[in-house]
Amino acid sequence: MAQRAEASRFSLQKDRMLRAAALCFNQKGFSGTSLKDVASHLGLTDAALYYYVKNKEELVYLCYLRAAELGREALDEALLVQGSAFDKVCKYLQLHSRFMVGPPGPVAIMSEIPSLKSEHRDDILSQSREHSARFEALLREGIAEGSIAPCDVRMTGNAIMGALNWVPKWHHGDRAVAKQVIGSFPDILSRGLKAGAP
Amino acid sequence: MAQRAEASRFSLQKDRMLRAAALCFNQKGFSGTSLKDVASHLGLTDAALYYYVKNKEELVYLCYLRAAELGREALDEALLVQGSAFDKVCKYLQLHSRFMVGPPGPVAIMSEIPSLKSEHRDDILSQSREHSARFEALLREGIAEGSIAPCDVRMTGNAIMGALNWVPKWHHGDRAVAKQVIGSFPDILSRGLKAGAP
DNA sequence: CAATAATTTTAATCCTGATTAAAATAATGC
DNA sequence: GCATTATTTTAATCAGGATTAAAATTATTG
Repeated sequence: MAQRAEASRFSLQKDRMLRAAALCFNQKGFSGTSLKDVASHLGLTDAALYYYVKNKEELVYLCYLRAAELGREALDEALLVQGSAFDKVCKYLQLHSRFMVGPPGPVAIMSEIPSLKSEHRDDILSQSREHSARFEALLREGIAEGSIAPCDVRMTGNAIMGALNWVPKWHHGDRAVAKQVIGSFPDILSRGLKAGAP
Repeated sequence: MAQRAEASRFSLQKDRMLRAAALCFNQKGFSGTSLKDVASHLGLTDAALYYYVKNKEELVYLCYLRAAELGREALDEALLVQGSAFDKVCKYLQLHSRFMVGPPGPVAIMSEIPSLKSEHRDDILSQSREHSARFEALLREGIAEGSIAPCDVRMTGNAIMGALNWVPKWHHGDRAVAKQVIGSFPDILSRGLKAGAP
């Protein structure tokens, strides 16, 4: 809670390592990627990674921290938008989908929670819940002010997060597709929230 | 291609096994779940599973076949709905979200593609593409007839599939939540497609 | 019940991959 | 260039987990 938002303060090599790790984890999952996989992306030996990280689990954990940080920043920035809650949601969707498609793809694995050891899992889950809560609050605000159609905010949040988190499963770095995502997702996901005619 | 839609013709035990496997795979991923994990759900030894299946990979493959089958059936049934393409999409969303939340949760893992061996992967990807194509065609039809707002059908399909496929990541069997999902997802996801005011 | 088929277990084997310690190499400050 | 620190590699250990073959158990059938 104290030194949050500093997950990105790493050496260049460590940064590259986290990116490589995130890439692998996205593709093959936690257990599915070996340290050798990650290392080969960097032209290193698997053992070399232990210079930067205590063990494999810490690697995912750091990826998660980064992902959480990015999500937070996106929401922070979106909340600064002048306009309705609906407009803010749109901005958030735009920012979020942007960093889900990289490149250079930052961190986006959001499906390896069970791989974290309980301490780290609790941390990540708590950050995740906090983020969801903030997003849901924004939705509620929009509903109250009439810019967003009434809905189950919890489910809506889950649906939207799901669509976004799923992106790395099918997007594999193609620039053109990345543009499509950024261009379409905000519309697709938000249009469903907009009260009244488009 | 020939004996499709028969993936569900299995012995009771084999059926239970596939369900248990799907459950585990959803929670821990392919590499993350050991055959012992799956077996213990059935009160069996890991080695016993080899009576039903050639190897671990075949286990995921069968899960995928089942998932593909269910998706196909949902779309088939949705297409029978009398009404606009929009109405059909709604029906599909309802059916799809219903089987994503079980119980007894059938098969829903859609994130272990890389674990399949190339032959099986090609098969599943081809079925998946075929399914997407059918869904996108439905969207196009709706756009043409005016019941669905113009959009990038490919991206829209991906977004919707993502939201649905992500469900098992956060839904862990709670009945009440399952109802919420079924009650909300169709609305959330389709409202974004509906042309004109709600 | 006897015989055969179906199902499951025991007891190896074998390999992959995480992790560690010690040694080697590169980089940097002086 | 020398000493120290940073980085990476080699080589070894070690456990978990997939897979297999043979044996044991259970069910079915005539």
